[in-house]
Amino acid sequence: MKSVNIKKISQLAGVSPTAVSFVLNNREGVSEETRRKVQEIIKQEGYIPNINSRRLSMKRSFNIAFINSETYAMFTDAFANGTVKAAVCKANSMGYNIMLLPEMNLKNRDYLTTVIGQGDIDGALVMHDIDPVIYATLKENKIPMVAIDSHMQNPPYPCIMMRYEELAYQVCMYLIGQGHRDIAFLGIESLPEFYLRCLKGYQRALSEKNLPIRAEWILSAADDGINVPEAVQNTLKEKLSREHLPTAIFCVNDLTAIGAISGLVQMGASVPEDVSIISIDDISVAKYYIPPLTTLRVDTAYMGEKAVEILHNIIEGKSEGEVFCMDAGELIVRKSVHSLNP
Amino acid sequence: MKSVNIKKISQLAGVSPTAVSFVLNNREGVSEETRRKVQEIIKQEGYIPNINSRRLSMKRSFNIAFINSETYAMFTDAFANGTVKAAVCKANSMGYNIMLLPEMNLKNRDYLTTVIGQGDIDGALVMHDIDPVIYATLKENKIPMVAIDSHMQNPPYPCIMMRYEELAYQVCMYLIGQGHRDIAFLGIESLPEFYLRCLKGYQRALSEKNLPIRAEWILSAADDGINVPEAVQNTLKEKLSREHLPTAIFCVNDLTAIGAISGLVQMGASVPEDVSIISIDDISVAKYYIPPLTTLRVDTAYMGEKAVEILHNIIEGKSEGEVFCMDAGELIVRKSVHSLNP
DNA sequence: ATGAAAGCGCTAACAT
DNA sequence: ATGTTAGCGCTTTCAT
Repeated sequence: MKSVNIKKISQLAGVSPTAVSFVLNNREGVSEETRRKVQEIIKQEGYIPNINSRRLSMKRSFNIAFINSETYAMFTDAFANGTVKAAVCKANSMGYNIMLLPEMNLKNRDYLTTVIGQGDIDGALVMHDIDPVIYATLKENKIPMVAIDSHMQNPPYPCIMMRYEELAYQVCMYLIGQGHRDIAFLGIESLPEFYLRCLKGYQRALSEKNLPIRAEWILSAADDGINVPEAVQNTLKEKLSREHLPTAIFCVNDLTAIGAISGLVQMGASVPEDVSIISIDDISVAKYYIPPLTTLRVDTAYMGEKAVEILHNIIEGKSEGEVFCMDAGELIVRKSVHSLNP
Repeated sequence: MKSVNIKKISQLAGVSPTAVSFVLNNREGVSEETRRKVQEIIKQEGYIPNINSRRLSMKRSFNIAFINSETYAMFTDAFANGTVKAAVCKANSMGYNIMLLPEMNLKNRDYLTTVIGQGDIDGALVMHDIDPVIYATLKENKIPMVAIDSHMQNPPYPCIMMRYEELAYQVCMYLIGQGHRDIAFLGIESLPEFYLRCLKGYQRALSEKNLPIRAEWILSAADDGINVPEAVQNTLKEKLSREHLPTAIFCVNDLTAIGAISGLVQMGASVPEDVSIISIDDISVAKYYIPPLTTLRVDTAYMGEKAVEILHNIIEGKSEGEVFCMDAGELIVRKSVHSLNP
C-alpha cells in the first residue's frame, strides 16, 4: 500500500536513514539544516513511519492494556466511563494505543499470557483492583501496571486512590448537618476493602457528633459484584421494616443508592420524605434517578489521565510507581436528602 | 527478555525456520513427523512467536479499532456494554486485538489518520453509525469497517441492523393490546434515522388498529446526543400539560424513557398510573428504574460477535461485507405499562 | 518435503 | 554531523 519508507525519505532528502530516524525521534545529532530539510520532505510526502518496524527493532509495543478482572465488568460500571475515555485520550497523546482485554476468567488469562509473550503490551491499566493471579502473571513478566481507584487500604501496586474514609466522613457530616440523627450505613460485600474504609468514615463522623452507632443499622448486601442494585434491594426488604426506619442512609456508591431507593419504594417508604439517601460517585444516571441523587462526585477523568502518566513513567524507567491520592470530591446536592432542620 | 525465537526453535528441532513457520501457521508442506517434533519443542520451550515481527513481514496489524464518532460517547451508552464485551472476546479468539480509539473530534481524527498510516489497523468497528468524514478516511485508506446497530434505513456500509420499524410496531401493538388508545410517540433528534424508522412502526400500528395519529402527540426532543434524559425531560415539560396527557408514550429507547418518566413525575403525573411508558433496549439500569421499565430487549452480545465475524471476512477478502439483520427482540414486561383493560 | 536467503522498515552501534 | 551496516524475528520465494 504505502510504499514510502524511511529509505525513500532519506534519498529524497539526500541524507542517510539514520538522519531521518533521528529527526523522527527528535534526537540530537543532526544539524538544524538537515533537520529542516528532512522535516520538509516528510511533510511533503505525508510520510508516517511504520509502527511495527519500530516495535520490532525497539522491542517495545507502545500498547497499554486495559484489563478487567474476573469479578468485575468494566462496561457495566458507570464509574469507569469517564476514566476510560480520559485514559484513552491521554495515552494516545503520548504515543500509546489502548488495547482492550476481556474480563479475566481462566480462559482469558491464557490470552493475557499469550499477548504478553507476543511482546504486545508495555504496561497495563486496571479498574479498581486486580485479581491476584492476574497480578502475579503481570509481575512475572515484568509488565508494569497501575490500578485506577484501588479500593484497598494498602495497595501493593501503584495506583490512584481516593480517600474513601474521608469522603464517607464528609458525606455523613453533611447528613448530620441536615439534622439527621438516625443514620444507617449500607455497604456491599463484593467490595470488602471499600466497605471497611467507608464504614470507618461513617463511624468517625457519628462518634465525633456523639451519635450512637447502632449495629442494626450497619447494613451490608451480599451482592455478586454484578447485580448490585438488585442485591441491595433484597437486603433492605429483608433487614428493614417499614415501621422502624432510619431517617437517612449513607450508601457506599450510587449503584447501591439506586438499589436502596427502589427497595424502600417497594416497601412503601418514600425517598427522601421518609428516608434520605446519600452516596458517592455521581455516575451518569444519578441525576435522572427519582429522586435525583445527592452524591459526592469523583473526578474520574483526572484519575484516568494521571494513571496513564504514572504508568508511562514506570515503563520508561523514570519511576518505580507511586500511590497517588486524589483530593476530596465535590458534593452534588440534588433531591435525595431531606433536611430535618427547623 | 524472552530470548527464544524461531531460529532457536528450528535449531532445537533440527529443522529450518521455514518449517517452524509452517507449523506455527498450520500450513501444509511439512511431514507429520517434522510437525510433531516442532510442536513438541515449541511446547517444551513455551515459545510464543513475536507478533511485531509477524506484523512487519505480513504487513498486517491484527488489530481492530473500536471507533467512536464525534457525537457519540460509547462509554455513556448503556447499549454498548454488552456489544463491546462480546466483540472483544470474539475478536481475541480470532487472533485480533481490539484497540480503543477516542471519540472522533477534529483532533482525534488526525490520530486516526496516523494510526492508519502506521499500518496499525486492519479493520474498524463502529457503534451505531459513523461520521461521514471518518468513513471517508477509512475508505480512502481501504480500511474495512462494520457498524453495529446502524440506525440508517439504507446504510451504505456493512453493518448489523435491527428492524426498528418492526420493533416499534411490536411495542405499540403491545400498548394497544393493553387497552391504550391515546398513545404518544417520543423520539430524539440526535438520532434522526432511528427516529423515522420508529415513527413508521408507530404509525403502522395505530393505522392498523384504526387509531387516530395526532400530530400533537408526535413528540421529539432536541437533544445533543449526550444528555438525552435531560433534553427529553425539558421537552415534555414544555410540550405537554398535566391536564391533557396521553395514556401511554412509546419512547424510542430506554434513556428517552428515563427522561420521560422523570419529566412526567416533575409535572406531578405518575407512571404508570397516569401515563404508561414503553421503550426499546433494556439497558442495565432499566430494571432498577422507578418504575422498572417495560422494554424490548435487544441481543447486544450477539450483535458484537457477528460484527467481528463479518469484519474478519472482509479483511480476509472472503466477502465484500453485508447488512445483517437481527431477529426481533424480546419484550421484557416490568412495571412501566399499566393495563387499561377491564 | 526441506532449507537458504531475501525481505519487511525501522533503530542503533560503530566508523568516519 | 553524517553514513554504513547489522540487527529485530518473522514470512515467503525459490532452489533443491
